[in-house]
Amino acid sequence: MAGKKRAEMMEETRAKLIRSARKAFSEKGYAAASMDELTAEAGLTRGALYHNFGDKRGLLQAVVDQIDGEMAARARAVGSQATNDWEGLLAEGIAYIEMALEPEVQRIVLLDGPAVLGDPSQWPSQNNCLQATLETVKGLIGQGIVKPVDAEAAARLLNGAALNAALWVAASDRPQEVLAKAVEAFRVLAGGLLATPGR
Amino acid sequence: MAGKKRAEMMEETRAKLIRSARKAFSEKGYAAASMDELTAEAGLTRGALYHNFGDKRGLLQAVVDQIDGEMAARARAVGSQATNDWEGLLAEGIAYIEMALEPEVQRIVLLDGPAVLGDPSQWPSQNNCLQATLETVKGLIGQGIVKPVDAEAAARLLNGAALNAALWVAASDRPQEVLAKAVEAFRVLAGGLLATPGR
DNA sequence: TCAATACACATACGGGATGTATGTCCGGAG
DNA sequence: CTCCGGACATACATCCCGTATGTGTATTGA
Repeated sequence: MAGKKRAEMMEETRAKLIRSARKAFSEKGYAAASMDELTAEAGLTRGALYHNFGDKRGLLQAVVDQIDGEMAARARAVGSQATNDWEGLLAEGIAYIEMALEPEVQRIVLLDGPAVLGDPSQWPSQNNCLQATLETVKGLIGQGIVKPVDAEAAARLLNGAALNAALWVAASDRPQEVLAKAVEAFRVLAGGLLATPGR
Repeated sequence: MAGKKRAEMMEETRAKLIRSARKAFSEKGYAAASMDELTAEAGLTRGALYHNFGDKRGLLQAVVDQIDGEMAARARAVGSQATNDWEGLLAEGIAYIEMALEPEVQRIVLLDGPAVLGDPSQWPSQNNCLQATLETVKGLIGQGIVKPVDAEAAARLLNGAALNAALWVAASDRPQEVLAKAVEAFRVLAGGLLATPGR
């Protein structure tokens, strides 16, 4: 029974560790999360951890990659449902703002991630979120809908604005009201990129 | 000689510790900076540190407050030299981008600060930088130059965009070129706030 | 002037966490 | 059946933070 191949077992171990890590990192923060508790909750020991991920940073990297991938997928899904590409870009940005309200995203990807792993743009995961925005912006510039600015610069500024808005919303007392303000301001600001300001 | 009062001496030790901390934190990062080395370089021991700042976080807080204050002062100075308020706002944003190129600002205020102390908007120092931008935006809205959006939302998005641009520039291989692109994109994006898009 | 007190800082200690070195058990190859 | 490699567990060495305790000096009061 348990007809699992060796590789499958290992993959399962990695998954269990990452799952525990997501929980511990988001609840206690990276620095305060103990590797002993972490692994114990996954039914393992630190041995498995250092064997699979090298060190504590390696584990964080794996966790960040996973969450980052999920975020990008969700953003693309939201953006592709919009009526046109411009609305799609706005929808992506707003989706980021909303995603950043989740403790896992906020604590792990936005706060601890950059502090421990360095600037996100250098991450091996290549910052999927940014990539998604970048593609959209490029398309819009090609269509002449967005002014011919540097696509990467525009994408980064948009993501930065969304990200900061999210932190603001998350820390606020009345997230609903603040979220509305943030989204409205984001639409207005992003409008600066439009070639024909009226719309 | 050494006609220093007790309070003056204490202020001096605080200054020495903060100076060493700025150096250590910016070079090694908050987590990797050892309190023993830190204090030793200042010619003191951890005793002085815990007496003056309570704990390691307290020291970081003091360092962040100091840098934050310097940043705000510089931003205001730059903004006040502009020909009009709108150009002042742009100048402030660009000044932030440039300041974030300095390792001290980047590592301490932008990366470790938020991770250790939490969201900047909750800091006792009240994020002087944001405050400066906020005042400028309010003024511009009052003059009808900027669309009547929520001032705080606009200020936060602008700061976020600038901040992210700075991280991008700092991590790049050719900071000069990238800086130019970032500044250009910032101008375009910020233009979205203008009531009369033509300028 | 002198004694007592308060305070700024130094030193000593305990708890906990990371990373590494070593051990163990199991699956697969020959 | 034997042997070997890999996945994981266990034990250890090291480091560092925070606290408790000690010490010397400056200030206060008589």
